[in-house]
Amino acid sequence: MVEFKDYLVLFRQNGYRLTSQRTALLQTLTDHKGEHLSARQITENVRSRDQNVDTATVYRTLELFTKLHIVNEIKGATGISYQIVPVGDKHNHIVCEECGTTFDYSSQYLEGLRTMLVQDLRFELHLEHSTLSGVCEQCQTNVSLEQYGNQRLLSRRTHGT
Amino acid sequence: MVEFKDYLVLFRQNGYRLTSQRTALLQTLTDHKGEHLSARQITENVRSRDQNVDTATVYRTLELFTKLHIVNEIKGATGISYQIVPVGDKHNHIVCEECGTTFDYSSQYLEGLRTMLVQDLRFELHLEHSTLSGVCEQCQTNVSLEQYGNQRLLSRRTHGT
DNA sequence: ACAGCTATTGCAAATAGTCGCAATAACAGA
DNA sequence: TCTGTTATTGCGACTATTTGCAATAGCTGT
Repeated sequence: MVEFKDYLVLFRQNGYRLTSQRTALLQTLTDHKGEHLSARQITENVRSRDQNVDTATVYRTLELFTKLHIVNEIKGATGISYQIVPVGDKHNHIVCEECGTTFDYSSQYLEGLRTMLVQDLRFELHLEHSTLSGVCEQCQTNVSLEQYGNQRLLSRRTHGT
Repeated sequence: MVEFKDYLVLFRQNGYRLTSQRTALLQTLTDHKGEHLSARQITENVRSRDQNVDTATVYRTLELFTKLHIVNEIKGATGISYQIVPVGDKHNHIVCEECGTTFDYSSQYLEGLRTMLVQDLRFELHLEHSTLSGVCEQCQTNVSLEQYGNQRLLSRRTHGT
């Protein structure tokens, strides 16, 4: 279990300061562990704890937390969302281009890719912080019929099948 | 070599129309093959061909092209940029979290991951359209000294080493 | 506990990106 | 070529995100 104390240490080590705003944000994120929160939702929740926290602060803090790998920035069909990096069992996100659903998968799938990139390109992958995309099983059937398209554009494609 | 004719066919097949705006955008993108253009740069360039093209149209078109896999949306340190999908030798992007430099690597590195995801999760990966992130060789040395940080935050970390 | 240094914040203004809708213009069919 | 259908556009308004800067407040050292 990660404690706030741990974050304090993490911040201090790097010359960052633990402010009330950052604490409120950390609190909000841990309270919604596993959920995907939008910047707006986060702002609202943070404000319920600490009145006038500015949106600029929220964005800047979210950016910092992302850099420090405290949160994951997830790009789904509804836009960008955030969630606190889960401790223990690591999982990654993959979003379906068709239906927009976000799926999780175990980090172990990435070991091979990670190893190759380090060996050949000396590039240290941080894939847990990227959201991959593709087409889920459910949608593959539709795609084979329709070839292209997605939720939003679907309604415009009234002919062509 | 991909011709505009090919795009015309692609559009028609799916009920989309080839408008002058889309043509201008396609032209802009092909003229800057291999480069990473921001939405602003694209808008400016498109306008030099076709006067008042609205930003909304540019964004909508870019979104459509991304869905159709005509362009790649690349998330780098400077923000989101676009480039036309290269024909032939496929390559993917990986951006260094530290220095923001974008690197290319061959698609063949992804075959393993792709195969596993299809087998186990029935998920069809479209990794060419995602930008991965990590730390490049150059920056790994610095990171080992500094632990965390990036370009933008660097200046603020005056002590703590 | 106090003082100094400077990271961080809030504010205000700027920029970026999105959305609804009426007008326009591709395209298919006659 | 002309006509009808409807995908697409531009516009205006709106929401989201970013940025510069002066004021504030953590943290370190005394």
